Amino acid sequence: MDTSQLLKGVLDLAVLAVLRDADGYGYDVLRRLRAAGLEDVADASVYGTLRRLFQAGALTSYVQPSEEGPHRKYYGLNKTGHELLARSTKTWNHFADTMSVLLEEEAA
Amino acid sequence: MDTSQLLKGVLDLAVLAVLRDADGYGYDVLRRLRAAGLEDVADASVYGTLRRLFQAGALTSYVQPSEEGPHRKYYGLNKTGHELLARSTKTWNHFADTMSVLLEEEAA
DNA sequence: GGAGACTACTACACATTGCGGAGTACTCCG
DNA sequence: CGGAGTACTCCGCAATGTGTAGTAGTCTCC
Repeated sequence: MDTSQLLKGVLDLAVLAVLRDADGYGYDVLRRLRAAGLEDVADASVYGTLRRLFQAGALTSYVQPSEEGPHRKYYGLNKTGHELLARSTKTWNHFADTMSVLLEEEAA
Repeated sequence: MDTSQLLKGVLDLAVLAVLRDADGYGYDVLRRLRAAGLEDVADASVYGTLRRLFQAGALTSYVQPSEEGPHRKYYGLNKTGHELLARSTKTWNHFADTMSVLLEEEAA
């Protein structure tokens, strides 16, 4: 039901993942995440996560004006960000595998 | 690194899963989880989760004395617990699949 | 030109939940 | 008796996602 708790600690990873291919600004990252299936992500969570990752030194940031609305604050992965993404992905995969085994045991 | 955040919302599921096959008491559930690969789970988290699930009406509970130490508080799944387990498993699988796609995109 | 929708971001207070540490208490062994 | 292992409780903390409110820009439609 409540996917919000599942996101804990994983939103970082998801945000890094959608920024891997191309820089993006908050509102855009939000749309990418929702399009990817994370439909219940709240906007404040995304903005907060971007700020946190930036402060942690994983993202670059630059502001660009837009002609379709307010200015946009773009974020992109730097070296630290890529490393973090790689590490977090491994951690996640390991964790997901563990859960998988736990849940499937005795299912047969 | 820090798997503690990944556990958020998933520990409930993991606890339900290890109780699916047989009733268990806190200390035992802790060992089962660690044996299953969740080695960093803290004991307080498990006891807390058991209490929460019990209060939520998903578990039955009964105390049994032990000859190898203090009394043991056993917990077991009731109907609500089994339903919760089934529902949470589905939610988790869906979520894990979504993340999987997100992480593998462009990997090729 | 004003209302409303969509875009885009910030700030703050809050709820959930896992963790650490301290404390209690029982059994067994040396 | 002291220490280890077992078994549980309580309390306060920290991390993080959410809701709400607020600011502000563009565009459309009546």
